[in-house]
Amino acid sequence: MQSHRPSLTIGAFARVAGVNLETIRFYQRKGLLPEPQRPPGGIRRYGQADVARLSFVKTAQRLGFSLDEIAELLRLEDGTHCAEASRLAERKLADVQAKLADLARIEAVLSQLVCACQAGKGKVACPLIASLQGATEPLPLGTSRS
Amino acid sequence: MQSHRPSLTIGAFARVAGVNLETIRFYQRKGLLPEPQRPPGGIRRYGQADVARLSFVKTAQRLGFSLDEIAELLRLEDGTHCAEASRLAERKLADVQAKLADLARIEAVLSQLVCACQAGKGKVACPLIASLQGATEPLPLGTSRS
DNA sequence: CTTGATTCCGTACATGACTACGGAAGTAAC
DNA sequence: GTTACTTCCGTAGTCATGTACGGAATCAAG
Ligand SMILES: [Zn+2]
Ligand SMILES: [Zn+2]
Ligand SMILES: [Zn+2]
Ligand SMILES: [Zn+2]
Repeated sequence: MQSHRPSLTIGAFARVAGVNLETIRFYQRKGLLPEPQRPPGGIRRYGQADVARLSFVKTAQRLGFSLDEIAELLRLEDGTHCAEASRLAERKLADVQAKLADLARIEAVLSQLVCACQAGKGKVACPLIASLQGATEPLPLGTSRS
Repeated sequence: MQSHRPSLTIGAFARVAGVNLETIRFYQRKGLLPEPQRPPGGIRRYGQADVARLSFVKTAQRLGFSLDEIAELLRLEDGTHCAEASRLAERKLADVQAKLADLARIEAVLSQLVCACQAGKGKVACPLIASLQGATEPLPLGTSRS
């Protein structure tokens, strides 16, 4: 199933994945990436699975998950706790949906601001700034911490 | 125009604005809030304008602007740099839209996983886990850097 | 082999956004 | 005017997320 067995050094791994080498070691310490066994006195090798896992981490991170949350997601991988895995995934799904809603609202506000700003070419003041200023109880955004 | 002139102590200001008192002093150091003059040997007072400005900061922050970017926005406050303000907001809007797209895709993936997990009650392995594990090029997400 | 790049490992530094601490001095209640 | 709460001010600590550094060990070329 695995197209090629572990063959990358840590440096090559980092280049392939497009991250700093130290980031990989940092993620290993955090438990986000496994430290492959090394032939005693030798050098560790990384493979396709590691690249995929790191890519998952970076993807989830861009979506606003913290490293701790990503670790939690990755702990589903042990496969022995279907019920727990399901609960976790459902919770994450709810998170994601909340974030989606927040972002949608933010998007609406921002694009409105951009429009107002561009529309107001002749006016004295910038409507974008004005909108942000006039907002005392301003933007009906959710409370989810990203 | 100002309903009440500077009358809040820094503590009251913090309570009214719903932030930690130290946050106000921190923002003052960062130049996000002005330090009002104080009657020599006396105590500074804050008013409606300060509350509004702080609310601007917090609002912009929730829209995804960094404190430095917010400082930049505040520097455009004179309203004579509409184009620059617009550029900033447009960049944020693009960020947000990229995140939205990514989140929508991960939402699909996650809910699919939850479904598979719940459907597979009788099976040996958890399909949710299997999906995560089998994902070599797992989630076709964008490349937006937040 | 010698040379030069990599890896390994631990520790230290960096950044963004706060938050807390300590001690002097102002203010308010009694 | 004593007591208790704030303010003021500087400095320092926290947390998340990395990055960098220094020195030993290992690997790959010539
Ligand atoms: Zn369990
Ligand atoms: Zn404008
Ligand atoms: Zn300008
Ligand atoms: Zn399952």
